Parts: sequence; C-alpha cells; structure tokens
Amino acid sequence: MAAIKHSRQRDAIFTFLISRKDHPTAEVVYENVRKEFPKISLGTVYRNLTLLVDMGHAIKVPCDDGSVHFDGNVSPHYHFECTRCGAIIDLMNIDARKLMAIDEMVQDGFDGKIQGHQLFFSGICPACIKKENKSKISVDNIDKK
Amino acid sequence: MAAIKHSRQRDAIFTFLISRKDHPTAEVVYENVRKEFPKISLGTVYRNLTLLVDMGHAIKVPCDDGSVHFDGNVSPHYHFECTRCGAIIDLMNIDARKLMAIDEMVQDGFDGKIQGHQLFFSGICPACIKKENKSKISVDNIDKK
DNA sequence: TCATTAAGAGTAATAGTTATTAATTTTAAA
DNA sequence: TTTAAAATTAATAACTATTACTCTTAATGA
Repeated sequence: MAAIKHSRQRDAIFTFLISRKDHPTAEVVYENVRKEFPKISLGTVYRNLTLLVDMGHAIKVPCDDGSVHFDGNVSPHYHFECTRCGAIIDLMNIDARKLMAIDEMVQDGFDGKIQGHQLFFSGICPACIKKENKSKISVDNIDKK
Repeated sequence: MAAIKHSRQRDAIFTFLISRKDHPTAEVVYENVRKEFPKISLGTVYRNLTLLVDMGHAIKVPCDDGSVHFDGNVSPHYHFECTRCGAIIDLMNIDARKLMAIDEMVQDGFDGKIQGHQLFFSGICPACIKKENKSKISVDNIDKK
C-alpha cells in the first residue's frame, strides 16, 4: 500500500503551481522549480504533477493545440485560452444551474447517457486587449491608462 | 501554385472516414486503408488527414485523454466520448441559439473577449447501454432484442 | 507520349511523456 | 537518537504519436 511520503520537490512543484494564474506546462514547471532544485529532473516533475492530479490537488488541462497545462485551482470552473498570447485563464463566474442545462440540452434526443462535459473557451485575454488599445491610441494619451 | 493532384490513396482515406460513425484515429485509418493499399505508409495517412482537414473536408478531434480522432462530418456539431468503449459519436441535435447563449453566459463579467468554445461530452454510448442491459437480463430473454 | 512535379513508400528524426534503476531521503520503529 | 524499510529522486532509457526527409512512382497537362 504505497504510503505517500513527503518530498521537498513535490512541495515546490505544488507551491509554484498555486502561485500562478496562467496554468503552466510541465516544461515551465520544470524550468521554474529548477531555480530552487537545480538537480530536479523532468521525470520527477511529470510524476509529481500526475500525483497531484490523482490526489485531487491539481487539474490537468489538455488544450486544443495539443499542449497540456496544469492548474492548481481545483474548484469547478472553465478555462479560457487567449489566441494571441496562449495564456490559460480561469473563468469562475459560472452559474451551476446553467452548467447542468448544457448537459440536458444534448441529452434530449440522445440514446446514450450524458454524464459530463468539458468546455473550453477561446478568444482574446484582457491583457492582450489592453495591449491592443495602447498601440492604437496616440502618444498624448499613453498615460491615461 | 501547388496544384493538388488526385490520388487513390487520399480517396480511400476519405471514403473510409465518411463511412465511419465513430471517428477513427490515424492509426485505425492506416490499418483499414491498408486492406485496399497494402503498401500505404503511416506518413501518407497523416499527411492526407491533415490535407483533408486543411481543405475543410474533415475535422480533427483532440480528445481529453490526449488521443486525436478524425471526423468526416464537417457540419457544426459536438462530440461525445463513451467512457466504456472510447467511441466518439456526433451530437447533431443542438439548437444554435443555445450554443451562443453559452458564450454569452461567460462573457458576462469577463474582461476578455470570448470568440468561441469547444464543448465535449462524455458518458455511456447507446451500444454500451444496450450491452449492459443484455448482460443483466436472464437467459430466457436473450432473443427479445 | 513525354516531361513535370505532386504524392507515395520507406525510414529517420523529434517531442512529449512514461518506465527503469541505483542512489538518496523520509519516516517510523526500536 | 539511531537505524533500517520504504518511498522518492536523478539520470537515463524507452516508448508513442507525429513530422521530416529522400528517393521512387504516378497523375497531369502539353
């Protein structure tokens, strides 16, 4: 019965994960945790990320472009990917009743049993919109935020 | 101006794709087209599948488990994956207005710009439900379909 | 028919991830 | 506190899905 032992490396991975709002990939986690543990290996990062997901402390976010990101926010929510900068952002403002309505919408007329869904949004993130506006406005407006 | 030449292999790949309702992977396409073209290579299958997708004759369906499936049905619809047998099934009975309502639901209160979404359902497919019922009923009922 | 050139076959290369293993760390019993 | 079992790590090998490369075949247009 594989008792799970504490490890500093896993701590560092988890701490890094919850410190970020943009959902890093395994590679990004690796590069950052390496600052604290220069000898950590990519395999250790992968093993601990899947461990954290299995323990329910993190979520695996498979994106449309095939890349896989990780999220330290385990409360139910959807994700949004910016088509400009690639950032993954949490969408927390969802009404639970509307979520269930989505399943019911397709269950009607379908012979199988709908048990759940994955919903993933795409578009332009607030930061990229701000950047875009800044480059549009003329020089004398730059300081107006 | 890269004139696209016709090829029997591509035809066979496309014909196989639209003949299936369960959205095969590149590997499955390969195994099946090989019956007609025993010398076809996996690289040819991949190249033609992406060609078909680029031409708008097929859709690439990246699934949650990381596997990639292909769909010869290009009309707008959602997908459903059976958690028992892994089959991917088209869900055609969706009201377009309800789809847009999904984007509006999350746009409200979000500073970014929602441009679209990917929605993917999971559960038990009709075939697996039928199979389950069959194994439950007693012997004297087997022939009752 | 013949020349041109995209497409195919076969194979090598790559990326992302998982598996293996010897050495190290953690934990708990003595 | 010491120490030994068990889990974890670092390093690396292996694996899987996909793409790239090279040379050959065959579709197209004159």
